[in-house]
Amino acid sequence: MSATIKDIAKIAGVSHMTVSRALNGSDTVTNETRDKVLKIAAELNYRPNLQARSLVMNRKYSIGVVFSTLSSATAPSFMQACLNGIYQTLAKDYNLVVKDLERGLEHFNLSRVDGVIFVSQQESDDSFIDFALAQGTKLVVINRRVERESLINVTADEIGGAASAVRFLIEHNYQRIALINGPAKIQSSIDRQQGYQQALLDNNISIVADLIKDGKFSIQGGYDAMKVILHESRDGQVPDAVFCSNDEMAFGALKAINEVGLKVPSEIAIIGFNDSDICQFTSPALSTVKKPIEEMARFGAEALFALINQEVIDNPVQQLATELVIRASVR
Amino acid sequence: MSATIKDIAKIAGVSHMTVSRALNGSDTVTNETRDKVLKIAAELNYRPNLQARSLVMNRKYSIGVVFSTLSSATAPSFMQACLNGIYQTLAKDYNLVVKDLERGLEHFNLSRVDGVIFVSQQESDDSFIDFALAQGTKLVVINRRVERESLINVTADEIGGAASAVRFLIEHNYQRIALINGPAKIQSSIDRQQGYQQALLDNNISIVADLIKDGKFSIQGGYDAMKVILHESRDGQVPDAVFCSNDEMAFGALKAINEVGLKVPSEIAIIGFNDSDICQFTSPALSTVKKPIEEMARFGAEALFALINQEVIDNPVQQLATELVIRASVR
DNA sequence: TTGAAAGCGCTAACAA
DNA sequence: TTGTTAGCGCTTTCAA
Repeated sequence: MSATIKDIAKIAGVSHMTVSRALNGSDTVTNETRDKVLKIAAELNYRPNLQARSLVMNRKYSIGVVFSTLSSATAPSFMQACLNGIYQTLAKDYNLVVKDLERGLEHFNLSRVDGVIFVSQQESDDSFIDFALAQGTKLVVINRRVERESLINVTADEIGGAASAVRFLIEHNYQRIALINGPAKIQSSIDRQQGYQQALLDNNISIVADLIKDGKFSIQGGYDAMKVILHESRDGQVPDAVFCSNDEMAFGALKAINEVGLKVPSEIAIIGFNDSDICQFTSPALSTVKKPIEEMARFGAEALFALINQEVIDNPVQQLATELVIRASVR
Repeated sequence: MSATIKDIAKIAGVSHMTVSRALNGSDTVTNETRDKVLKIAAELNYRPNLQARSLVMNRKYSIGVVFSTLSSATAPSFMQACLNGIYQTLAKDYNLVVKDLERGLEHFNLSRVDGVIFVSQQESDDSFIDFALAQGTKLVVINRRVERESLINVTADEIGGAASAVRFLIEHNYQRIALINGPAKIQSSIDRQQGYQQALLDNNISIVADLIKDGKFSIQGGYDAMKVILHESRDGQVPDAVFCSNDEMAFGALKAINEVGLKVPSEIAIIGFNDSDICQFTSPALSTVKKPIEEMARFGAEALFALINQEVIDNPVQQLATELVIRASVR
């Protein structure tokens, strides 16, 4: 067993309360006493028992980091960027407890954490949000736009980003623009499709249902979807551009395009979303919409910290800008 | 504040001990009492205060999941596979607390967890391992071979995997085989280089230092390293094959090869390591050594569970097999 | 400036 | 079968 304040007290010849005060930097302790206590604490390698403190203070020194799913449906690069952003901000003060919503929440005891940062990806997450809010959980939702009374919500401009990509294609004389989208239930899919459609409609281009496919947010899914698009349009017109709802799908689509011998970008252009590491290294390099994932996570974590510490939150609802990055995959 | 056993006791008209017993399934409680208690507990949405229980039982209901680094030096797909494998096994019983070693350990209070599963990547991790072991922490180390008295250690056969890849190249008449390796401090780099050298020596092929470059385990690094190799060997002989210590670097190297107009696999072959998602979708598809990352994590998590629960560990030291996967990037 | 007492929510040990 | 008491390690409150 590790040392307790009583052990220190015994050695120092003071009461355990004096030790507690010295350790917590109270100014009602003489310097002499404090020094003695701190020295003994260091010698014994004293570590406070946070569960005990927790019981008295009703603080948990942990925060929950909740994902819609931890499995492959969440892109690894996205997950890492989120975790990393949160870790940088909060790891000094809190244990970060990672959870997913997929395997039920019976085992997620919200009372074990001081707050939750929720990386939300789909509308069905709402039930968890409402549940957590009803319990009075300090909650910050990032990634997905959620409207609740005074809920802190940090997102990126998905609609605007998608629209800017498609608008760029239109302005560069691409006419027949396909969309390979993520799963319909994911909010990012919905938003990016909305941006896509808006850009088309703004330019009086009609929306063709056959040019919109589900690529499951995965490389394989993007590949499969592109295959279908190319196959279906064999006797009709092949699209001259594809906007993909993430970079992974764009990468898969690129493979499918290669396989049928079409040239990128001269015969078909392609744009992805997120600006993940692979973009600069596909052949040709992949144009994309840059999404500030790590920054989003960091802002969310900072807001949660402020919320827990009863500070004023300047911008409870933030939407970070996305940015079109043009590379060789469009002409 | 949420309900406590005393609240339930008051309503049920019994002592808080009876409530505790009923809730914990003791058989010294009449069915009638138990039912009454459980019903009230459900009505009050009772959740046990685990910090309080923790104080008495000296259990933490949390385990630490420690990475050498959470930042980009750890491949996202690797990190996700590890987390996911551990989560599947342990999330029902424990909160998973994610940590990295990079930003120091002052804030990692080992007494807050019942055990640690350490995804170790480099030799400098040893100091943490020894520190944790000295504290009596229940510890399982995965990914990197570590020899300590009765330490549980789950790894993959990195050396054998690398050797099998290089041996395959030699058997298929590749003569001049380069190595793009990860950072020198990472154990996987050391192991894979050892496998590479062993295969060469076994076949009486001398090791050429100029053909071994550091690709930093990243796409960019692999690209840069390949550039250097191709540039340096302009007037000499260009290698006819490259073995890369992970798939990301192989992906970057592929780009560099493309840029100088060399054909894969007719002019130069390439093999990666891990079998991550991208391999099937590069052009040409990337041969690789498959490493069972998620399985490794799961086995480690199971062993930690057994260790915490004082069960017998069948195989404290496991080395999982790796497997050569040949695709179009070699002829 | 320091100490004694009480209690956070829970379980172990013993008594009834 | 149930209840009483004590105590896990800490902080708050009040007294000295």
